[in-house]
This record gives sequence, structure tokens and C-alpha cells, in this order.
Amino acid sequence: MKLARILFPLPLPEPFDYAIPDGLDVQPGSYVRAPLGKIERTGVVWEVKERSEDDTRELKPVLDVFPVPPMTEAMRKFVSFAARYNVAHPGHVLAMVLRARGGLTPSPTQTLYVPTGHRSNRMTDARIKVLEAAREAGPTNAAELARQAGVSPGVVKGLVEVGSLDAREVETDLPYPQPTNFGRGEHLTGEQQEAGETLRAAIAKGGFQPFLLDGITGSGKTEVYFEAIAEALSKAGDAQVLVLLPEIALTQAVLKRFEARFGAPPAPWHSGLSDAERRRTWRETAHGRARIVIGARSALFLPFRNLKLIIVDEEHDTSFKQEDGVTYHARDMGVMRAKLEDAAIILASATPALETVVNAEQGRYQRLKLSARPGAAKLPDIELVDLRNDPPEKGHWLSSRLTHALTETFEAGEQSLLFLNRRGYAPLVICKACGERLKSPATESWLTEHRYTNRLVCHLTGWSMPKPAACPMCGAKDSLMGVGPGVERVAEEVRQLLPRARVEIFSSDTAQTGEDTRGIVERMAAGEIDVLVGTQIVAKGHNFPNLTLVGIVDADSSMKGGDLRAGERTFQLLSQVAGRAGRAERPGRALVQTYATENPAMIALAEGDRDGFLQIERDVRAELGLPPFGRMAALILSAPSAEMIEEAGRLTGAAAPNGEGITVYGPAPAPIGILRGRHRIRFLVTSTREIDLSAYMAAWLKGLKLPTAVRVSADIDPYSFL
DNA sequence: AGCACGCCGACT
DNA sequence: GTCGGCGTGCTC
Repeated sequence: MKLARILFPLPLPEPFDYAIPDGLDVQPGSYVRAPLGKIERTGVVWEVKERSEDDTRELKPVLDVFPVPPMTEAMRKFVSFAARYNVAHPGHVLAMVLRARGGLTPSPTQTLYVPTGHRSNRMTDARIKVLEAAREAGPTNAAELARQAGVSPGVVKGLVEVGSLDAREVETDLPYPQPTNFGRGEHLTGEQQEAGETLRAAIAKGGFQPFLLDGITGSGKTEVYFEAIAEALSKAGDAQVLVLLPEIALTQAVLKRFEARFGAPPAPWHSGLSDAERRRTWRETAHGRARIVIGARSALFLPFRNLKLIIVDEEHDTSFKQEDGVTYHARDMGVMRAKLEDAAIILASATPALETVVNAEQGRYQRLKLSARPGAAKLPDIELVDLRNDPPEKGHWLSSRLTHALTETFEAGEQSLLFLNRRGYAPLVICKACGERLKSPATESWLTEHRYTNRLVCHLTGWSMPKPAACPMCGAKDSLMGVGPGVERVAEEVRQLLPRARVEIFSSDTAQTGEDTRGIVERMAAGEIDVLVGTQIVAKGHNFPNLTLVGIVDADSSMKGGDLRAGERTFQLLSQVAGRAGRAERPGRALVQTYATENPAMIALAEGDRDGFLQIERDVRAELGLPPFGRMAALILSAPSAEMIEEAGRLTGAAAPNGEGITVYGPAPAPIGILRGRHRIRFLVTSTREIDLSAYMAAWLKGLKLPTAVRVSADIDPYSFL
């Protein structure tokens, strides 16, 4: 007798055992339905094993096997690994795999009607109209046919009975057309060809091989990894390729580019897909028929049959880090998936993440460099503006050099971007009369003035209050004054400087939904904005061809800012924006305002010396034992009330196991202190590189007993700080 | 994640 | 006297 160990997409501690009924073909990896408690659920057979003699348990039976090829062993190992590494339940990870409802069953069908040419001798007007509509529209379903002809669906039925219309059952989700063109790309430069051939040779050889494709903006990275895709697909008729892109980069233009190269559109996967599109891509991937899948980070959890190559384009992009639910980094998990699949992986970027560069330096990844720009577009000039020599007027934040540049750019009909990583109007509010600094009641942090909403906001907790007319401390009227710059105040300054310019703010306050974000990005791309003033939200790789000036309002704060990767991100932002300006054949320039012109990082920035800049960052992190030279993890707790979270924090802190080389900080308010009505705190854990922090976090959680209203989640290698 | 069991407040 | 609130625990 055999039994099936079934993993369900639920936070259960382990797979559950079920009896395999006679005649049911249950394999390891089979997608099955089985009774669980009072209901039936879909799960995946994690293992099929012999039932021991002394096992007398009454087991419930597997009910049904879905007509889908079983999940491969590599995929099951990947799910288990991702769960262990990210300190999540395997079932939670499996839930991410099974998210496409309907992908497990065959495509739904619909009945379409085509004219047979046979004319009944009883032709009514209604019948003639339907036949005309059917001839024009091609195969169409009954409801649509009746609608087009302006008659009731009964007429269609009548025509079928007399033999004038033929019914055909067709699947609604069609397979994707197969890519065909695997030949060598045309018009490659010598450098691109060389990199392309290296990749082709590696893929022809087979096996796990990680590459960093490090090429400046416009150097043709895409053309090079197209060679790798062509090689992988030509090698075996069932080979599959996954291309991961930041969500916002998944545009129609990108899909068209793949179609033009390979003669068929790739299968898409992103959060904006309809249910039908989603189950189609899932099903085609699981059956091995989708050969190129191009998707956002969650595409990494699609159940490929024979994955031979993964591309992570814009690998430095922070949107690959999933912060909600199961936290994971799609790039890092991608490398592990490639390893388990025995596949190649290419991380491509013009501004690779420090982690990736270090991996390449230490020989874990093979580095391919592209330096030439085929169109000979120029990299931008980056100039430091020494705020000690060119101080802005009191109460202003833009130096005369930057205001001149803004004026020139506006008058030339071109666009500017000002970057300041501070939301709101002013990051601090003080009373001119008594000197009181207004603080958040819960966290004691400064309140930020928001003019747009006329409120004072705590950025740690999200708590806010209307701006009071009088000082709450001394009662003086009209004495409260915002100190320091936020994007709203910089925008105000630009509006004074350029009254006719269209100035917009781009921050999490003005872009609360994806739709808001798209709106701003589209207006900017369409030239409907002259000056965009934004927080780090602008650093997400948007394409603004008419943008020729970038001003970093406060480089000193954006290079530090309490965030491990703030400097890196500032550099990436500058390179990206500037690189685009050069690409659109307009000289771009960037002005960087700083008080620290002699700072080596600032000098490297000004010289566009990316490698020098990374070297400095690298040395700082190595010295402090920060990632990738040490490890970091966070534990985030949330609860419905402040009292409950405080108590939970105390208990959790006390339950932290002691470990050699491990330091626990906290609890502190989480980066988003209150989210969806829940209070959040967090612990930060650092350790040396050799320590298995995932295991430490798992042990901590295991020994923790908290009320069920308190939710706990771990975040390995967190990206959000402050 | 569901779903049931269980112990305390306002109702036909 | 019950109906039902959601806190706790179990699902092979």
C-alpha cells in the first residue's frame, strides 16, 4: 500500500498523508483534490511513499488528479527552499504557485457558429440578417451573433436545426504561437556578438551557470540576451525561458520587441492580467507549451516543465523585492531556481546592485561587460554644486546654478526632474514663539507639514492631525513654522521661479494607486509636465525621452538617509535618467547639490565613475559587516491596538534566542508604522555571513507564543529601513 | 485559510 | 431562557 503526502496552499506545518485509491494515477508532483476537514481542497503531492506495516491510521483518500503534468521535482524543491530561506510556510509559497484559478483544468470551451452555405426554404428576414452577420464576423457565439443581427438567440438555434449554421466547440484559451526564429541576431556590434557567443556556448554546454550582463544604458543588453534565449530554445523542442522584468517595464513595446525577434509573442505574466489571461499563461507554462514567459517577479513561481534559462532584466530594480505576504527577492530566488533547474541565469543591468557586483568579483557569477553605445549617444554631464559657495537664499533650497539650469531647460521646451527624498512641505514644524518642536504622540518623531492636505503627519505611523492655528505648547497664534524642505516646498519654489511652467509632485502622497502613478508617468512622457519634483518613487526606471535636466536637491541626505541602499539608488537614478537623456539624442545633465564636494562617493558620482562609486560603497559595507558581507533580517509584528503590539514586542524580544555573532535590535516602529489599521513594530537582526539567519529566525518564531490577533512575519535581507 | 467549538452580552 | 459575538484550535 502506498500513500501520498499532499502539500496544501495553507499555512500548515507539513504535508498531510492520504490513501491512494485503486485506479487513480497519483505521481509525485500531481495536482490533486483531497478532503481536508469539512471541505475539499486542491494540493500538490509532495511525495509518494510506501505505507509501513504498523501504520494503522484511517486515511482519507485522494479524490481526483487534475489533467496537468505533475509539478517537477526541481519545482517542488524550489518551493521548499523558498519557504525555508524566507521563513514562510511551504504552503504559503505553494499558494503563490497556485494563484491562477482555472489553470489546472482544460480550457473552457465555447460554441461558435459558421454558415454552412445551405439555405433553408423558409428564410425569414431575421434568419437572413443572422446569416449575413455570421458571414461577416467569422466564427461567433450565439449571443454575439444574435446581438449583431438584432434578433433573439432563438433565431440562431433555429438556423442550426435547419442546417444553415454549423456549431463548433472551440477552446477559449488558445495555446500561444510557437517562437521560431532561433538564428543569430542581425546588426550586432563586435562586442555584442562576443558576449552573445559566450552565452550561446555556455547554454549549449548546459547546466547551472549564472551571468552578470553588465552594460551601460543603450549598449544593447537585450540583443545580447536574445542570443541566449535563441540558443536555449533551439537546443530542445520543449525548452522554456523565463524573462523577469520590473512590473512597470512590461509594456506593449517590450512584448512587440520579443515578437519581432522570435516570430511569436511571449506569454505574459503580471498583476494586471485578467483571470482568463492568467489561467492561460499558467496552463500553457505547466504543460510546457509556453516557451518564452515574460513577467514580473511573481512569474518566478510559475510551474515550468523544462526551464533552461532565466533572465532578470534591470536586476538592480528594487521592485523585485516582494514586501507583502511571503517576502522574497525575485532576483536572489531566481538564482536558486536556476540552480535547482540546472539552468542558466543572466542578471542584466546598466547599474548592477552591489550584491551582484560582489558576487561577480568573488567569481560566483561570470561577468560580461558591454561598454560601447552603438548610437554614440553621450553620457550626461554630472556636476557637483557646492552649496557652501552657492547657497540658496534663506527659506529656499535651490542654488542659483540649479535655478538657472531649470530656467534654461524650461525655455528650451525640455523637461526637468528634481529629486528630493522627503515627502510633504516641511519635515519639521516649530513654534517661533517658544521653540517647541511638534512631535508625534506615539513615536516622538517630528511631524511633517503637508500643505496640500493642511495636516501635520507622522511619517512613521501615518498618524495625522489638522495643522493647529495656535501652538499647542504656549498658545501663541500663527507662530508655527515649517522648517526644512519637502517636495511640496521645492515645487512651490519652482512655481515662483517659473510661473508658467507646469510643475507636478510625484511622491507616495500624489501617487497612492497604480492608476495615479501611471497618470503622472504618462503626462510626463507626453510632455504635459515641465518640472517633476519627486521622492525616490521616481527612481523606478520610467522612460522620459524629453527629460534633459536632473537636479538632486540634497545629495547629502539621499546618499545617507538611514537606508542601506540609499546611495546606490541615488547613483542608479542619476545614471538611468541621465542615460535616457543621452539616448534621445539630447545632451543630458545632472546637477547635484551637496555640502560635501570632497566626499569620495560624491566625486565618483560627479565623474560618472560607477565602479569607483561601488568600490567605496563596498568598502563601507565590508567594514561595517553589512550585506552582502554580513546578513540581515527583520521580524515584523502587527496587532490591532497599540497596547497589544507593545506587549507582543516585549514578549518577542524576550524570546529571541542567543546566538554567537547575532545581534538583535528593537523593537522599533516598522517602516510603515500603521498599515491597514494595524500597529506594526519590527526587530532588526544582523549577523556574520556564515550564519544561517533563516534558521535563526525560524527558531525564534517557533519558540514564540503570541495571541492570534498578533501577526508575525520575517523578512530576510530587508530593503525598507528608517 | 476555512470551519467548528466554546464561553459571555442583548433580544423574540 | 436563546442568538450570536469572535478568540482558539484542528485539519491526514
